[in-house]
Amino acid sequence: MTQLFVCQGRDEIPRWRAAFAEARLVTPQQARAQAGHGDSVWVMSNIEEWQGLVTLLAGRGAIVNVLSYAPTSLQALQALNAGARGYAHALSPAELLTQVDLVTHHQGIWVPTELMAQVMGGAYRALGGGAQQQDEALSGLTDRERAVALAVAEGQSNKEVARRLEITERTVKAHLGAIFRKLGVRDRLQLILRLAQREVV
Amino acid sequence: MTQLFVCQGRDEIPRWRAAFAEARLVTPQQARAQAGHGDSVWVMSNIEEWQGLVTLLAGRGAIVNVLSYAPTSLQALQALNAGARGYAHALSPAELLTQVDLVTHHQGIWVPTELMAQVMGGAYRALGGGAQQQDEALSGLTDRERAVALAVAEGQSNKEVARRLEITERTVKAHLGAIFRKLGVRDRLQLILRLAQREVV
DNA sequence: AGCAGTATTGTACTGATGGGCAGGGATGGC
DNA sequence: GCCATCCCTGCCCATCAGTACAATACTGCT
Repeated sequence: MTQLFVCQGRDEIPRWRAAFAEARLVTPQQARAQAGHGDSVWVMSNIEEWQGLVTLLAGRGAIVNVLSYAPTSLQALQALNAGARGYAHALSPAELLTQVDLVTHHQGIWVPTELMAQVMGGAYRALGGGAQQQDEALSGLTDRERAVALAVAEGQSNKEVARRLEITERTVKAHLGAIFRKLGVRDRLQLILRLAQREVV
Repeated sequence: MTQLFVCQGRDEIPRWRAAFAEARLVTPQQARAQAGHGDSVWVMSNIEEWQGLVTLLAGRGAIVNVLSYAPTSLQALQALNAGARGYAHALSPAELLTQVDLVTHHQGIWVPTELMAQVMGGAYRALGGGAQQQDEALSGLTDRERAVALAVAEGQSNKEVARRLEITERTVKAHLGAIFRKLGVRDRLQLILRLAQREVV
């Protein structure tokens, strides 16, 4: 059972070899050429176009796992969506890697337990209660804050929101500050990503 | 390792015993009383309040799998969302059940492969992914511009994108400028909305 | 009357963002 | 060789975004 670790350059991780004695570090190009059906391929998420590589190798029948230095639920979903069967931290101990390998070779999915809730929560809202999701996110806001949040979610600048609501730019910022605090996001980018999972009415 | 099969009345399935010799058929009440940390519990989805039972037992540390006579992606998500680690057809062959047990006892998730695509596809789109629609919007971009666009679409700042691609912030800006011009958007907010398939214009 | 919450606006500051101007290096077609 | 394109980078500047530290006013509730 070949174990291929696909990384960009020199992030050789000793515990990879501790987990799999026969592990080989390869470049994305080498992975494309060598990986085949049944092989275990570990793809670092910091290489370019990793999702395309995952899809290619998974389609070829390889068992693909994605390793990340900064695991997030979104990236976990991107990995699974691309065809990966496992997603873990790049610095996971050797025992964990062998466990991931065992699970994914038996038709299982492996995602860190701390990400599972978010991943499945998002998935559940997508197929089940997607509609009431936006209410959930916006329910804690006042009428005015909600109006600002919706305008910002359409990509409007503070100045444009101010014109639309006929208030000053300073007031828009005040509302936005309250929105960020209540929703626990740090800026309008994150706000948009949060609200982007709902359908605009 | 105790194997408990929670079912309503008399749907005793022979292959359950074929998979686990020490399997015991129990009622929901018995399961509540007996199941503990590390036990494998198989819950039929045709019993009442099965989701509540799954959550209770999972919270207690049991490995809970849900069995259904009519598996659907929505029910799979309900099961996982309730805390189950596996979801399979009630009439699965014995070898499959042992495989599910193996996977779920190693922190893995087990869902039938034919449901995985729907489950993960829905979740991914819900969180702002949408791979193939993105390709359409990104087709006119160069490789480097596409990498920048995707990173920005995840909410990363110029500084973060620069670190990820190992280039300077100025170069990121240069790529972004080209992206904005090609896609006809004015800033990164509009870009995010464009890549999330929203009706921005 | 006093308090809590909301809405509004001001000044001022820091950091992020977008872009103009000006290059250098690599690649590939003609 | 020339030119186009892409990739990378520097300096500089105008603007935007977010926030700290304020103030004023209205509302509902006790």
